Order: sequence, then C-alpha cells, then structure tokens
Amino acid sequence: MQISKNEQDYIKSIFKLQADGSVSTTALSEHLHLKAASITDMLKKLADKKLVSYKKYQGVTLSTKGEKLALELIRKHRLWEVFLVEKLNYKWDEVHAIAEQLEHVEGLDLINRLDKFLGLPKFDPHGDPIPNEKLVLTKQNLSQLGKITKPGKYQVSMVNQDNPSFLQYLTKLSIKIGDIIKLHELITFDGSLNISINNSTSIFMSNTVANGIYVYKLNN
Amino acid sequence: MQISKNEQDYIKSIFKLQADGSVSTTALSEHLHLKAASITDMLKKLADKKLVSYKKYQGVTLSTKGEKLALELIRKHRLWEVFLVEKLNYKWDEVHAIAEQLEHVEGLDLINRLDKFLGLPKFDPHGDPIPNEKLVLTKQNLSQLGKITKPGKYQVSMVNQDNPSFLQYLTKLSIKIGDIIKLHELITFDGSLNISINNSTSIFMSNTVANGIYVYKLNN
DNA sequence: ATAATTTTTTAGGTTAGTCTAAATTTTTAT
DNA sequence: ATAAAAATTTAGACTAACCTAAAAAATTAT
Repeated sequence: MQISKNEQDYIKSIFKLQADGSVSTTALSEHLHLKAASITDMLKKLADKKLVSYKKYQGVTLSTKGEKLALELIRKHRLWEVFLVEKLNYKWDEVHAIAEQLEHVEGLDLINRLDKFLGLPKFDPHGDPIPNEKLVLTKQNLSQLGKITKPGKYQVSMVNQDNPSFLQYLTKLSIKIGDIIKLHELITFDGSLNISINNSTSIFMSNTVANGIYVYKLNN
Repeated sequence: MQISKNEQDYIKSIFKLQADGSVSTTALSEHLHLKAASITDMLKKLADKKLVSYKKYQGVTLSTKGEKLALELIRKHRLWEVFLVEKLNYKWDEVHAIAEQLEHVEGLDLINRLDKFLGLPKFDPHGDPIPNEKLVLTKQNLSQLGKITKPGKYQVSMVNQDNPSFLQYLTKLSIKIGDIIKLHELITFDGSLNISINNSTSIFMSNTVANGIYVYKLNN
C-alpha cells in the first residue's frame, strides 16, 4: 500500500502533537493550516489504512505502523538537514523547507546510504536526535533554559527549529549547539535571564528566547 | 506562477522528443504512458502558462520559458545522479528513479550548491553533459558505436541510460565511460562488431548493444 | 478524389484533497 | 441541569490530473 505525501504530512503532525494522549481535529487543523473538515476526511482515510486509530469526536492516535512511518520521516528529515548544513554549507535556519521536500524522496536504501555518507550522525543541526537505522529515537533529558530555577552551568543541546527568525537571532547572539551557558541571575519578575556564553561578557535574554533553548545541566 | 511536478514531467518529455520540429500528442502519450486525451488537456494548460506553443492538431513546441525549465530539470537530474553515484556509491543503473524525484526538489540556490559540492562536474554517470549554471548545454559530437563504418580506436563517451538492464549488461562487459574501444571488424550481415576494450581480449557485440554506446573517434 | 484509417480533440466521469455551510456532538458556563 | 459555546462531522462543491467513449480532423491508401 502506498502512502501519499499529504498522508505522510498528517502522520508527522500527529506524531509531533501526540505528546500525551490523542490529538484533536482542531490541533491538527492549526498545525497543518487546513480546515477542520479536511482533517476529518483525511483521518478516515488514515484509519482505513491502519495508520491511525480514530473514533469520531475522540481525536486520533498513531498505530504502531503509523508511528514507524513517522520515525522514518523524522529520520529522513533530520539526515537531509545534516547533509544540507554539513555538505552544502546552508545555515541552520535555511534547511527546514528543503528537508521537508527531501524527506519524501523514496529509494532503495537511500537514507541508510546517506546516513553512512554523513558518518552516522546522532543529532541534526538543531540538536534534535536522529532515529537510527532501527528507528530507535533516543531522547535526552533536557530542560528549557527559560524554565530553569537555579543559577549554574548548562550546555546548549537543542534549539527550537520551528521559527527561522528565532534561529537567526540565536546566530546573532552566536549561540550554537554545544556552547556552555553560565546562568548568573534569574529575573523573577519577567522570567528573563542574565547569562554568559562560553565565558564571554554576560548578556540579558528574554524568557521567550530562553524557552527555545534546551540545555543539559553540568556538574559545577 | 508555480509549475506542478506533473507539468514539469510534460516539459521534460517535450524537450526530449522535440529533436526536430514539433511533438505530437501520440508521441507524448507513449513517452509518458498516458492516454492521448490526457495529453491534450495538459497541453492546453501548458500553453496557458506560456511554457509551450500549441495549436490544435499541430503538435507542440517549447517556448523559451519552457526550454529554460527543461534545462533546469535536466541540470538537476544529472547533478543528483552524480551525487548518488559519487557520494552514495550507487551503480549507474540504479540512480534514474531516485534522481527523477530529487530533480523536483526546490530550494534557494540548492542546485548550485550541490554543483559546487560535487566539483562542478561536466557529465553525469552515463556521460550525458550537465547544463552549467547559465543553463548552457554543450553537446559533444558523438557517434553510435553501432553506426560506425570504419575499424579504428574510439572512446566510450556516453551510454543510453533509459534501460537499467542494458546498463547492467555493460557493467558485466566491464564497459565504462572513458574506456577505449578498438573496433576490429564489422559484420555487415547483422551489424555486429568485433571489439576489444582497453586492449583486453576481443569480444563480439550485437548491433543493438553497440547502438546504446556513443563514442568519440580517436586519431590513430 | 474519395474512402478508410489514424490521430487528435471533446464531452463527460473519477479520485485525492481541499473548501464552505449546515448539522451534530461535546464541552463549558451558569 | 440546562443553555450557550466550541469542536467536530456531514453534505455538497471545486480543482488537478487522469480516464473512456464518441466526434472531428488529418493523413493515407485506393
């Protein structure tokens, strides 16, 4: 059975939104920028193809098969992003739309060859983990910088990739994956932060920006 | 104005078939494996978009705009083929279907970056010339090995890429782009040839196979 | 030159994926 | 507990790209 590009996009969205429990028609409608009626239509088709489990008025969840497909797409998307950044010298804010197309390219063994060519990378340019050939996705235990309550040393491990201008702003601040952030002070009033990056002069950062940065706590 | 993947496929076919003069509905129908009625429909749309010039019952020719698009697609296709063979170690008979998909991927500057990454190759894995960044396609003056009338030394410069099993057969004969073929004898009866490749022991080759090999005459 | 054949177009229908508007179900607020 | 609001589904329509069958035009053969 073949699954269209559009169907694949639904599966990816459901995967992304299904953090806890089932995904509502409205949530999908907003995420895909389509009308709710269109979502209902498609969910029926996806259910017919056993990619999701769907009961009227009760939202949708991925089946095992649907989840496998989602992980394949995520693997493809992230590996192509690595290719675009590492090999074609794109910036991290430029690759999403292109990878969105490349992830739908099919070919015997293509993605595993690409994986090997890239040196079996574990993370994409934004720090998101790449599912391995067995589609195992290893999640790290990270915190949003904006939610942290104690001053200390943290390592930038992942950034929110949904907004190119956010990524451009991080570039302007010269914040990259792997950087060490020292959190000096928390302003409780508005959640903004006083930090320094890789031991350079300290800067202020809004809570909004800090929430797009995921960090790993270092032991000193 | 945006041009769909399907429209692009028509443009490529017209380019390929338009060797001399205009292309007939039937020729396109066979090349694209679609019914003639569908071709007529689409030609009207392509004419509306100024990609072709089309008059009822008189076949179709590409406009300047259509020709530019065709060359862009050929450039993309051939560069992706180089990528697949050079970087991902595919064989020359395995890349066509994947490149067919990759050629439709759009992205600012993508193909020029790929071109640079690959070292500005002049030919694809089958020896077809790659249009440069200005879309100039330099054609070589080659002959089909099966049409040659005089014994002598020739260089394999291009092979017919339409048939994977033909390419596999060439691989079995260990014939590659750049190889030197010595044509010892022509059998006029059936057009078959007695040749040797890179000075190894001589072999016979059918006229059919020889016609899929394009060669350049060497001076001795 | 006309009849037969082939090519091409037209007319009307199908499917995937979207839409709007209306109907229905669920949730929330009183 | 019921009314109002929100979410969801149904019904019917649209577009792109295909199809079949029939009509029309062009070509070929007698």
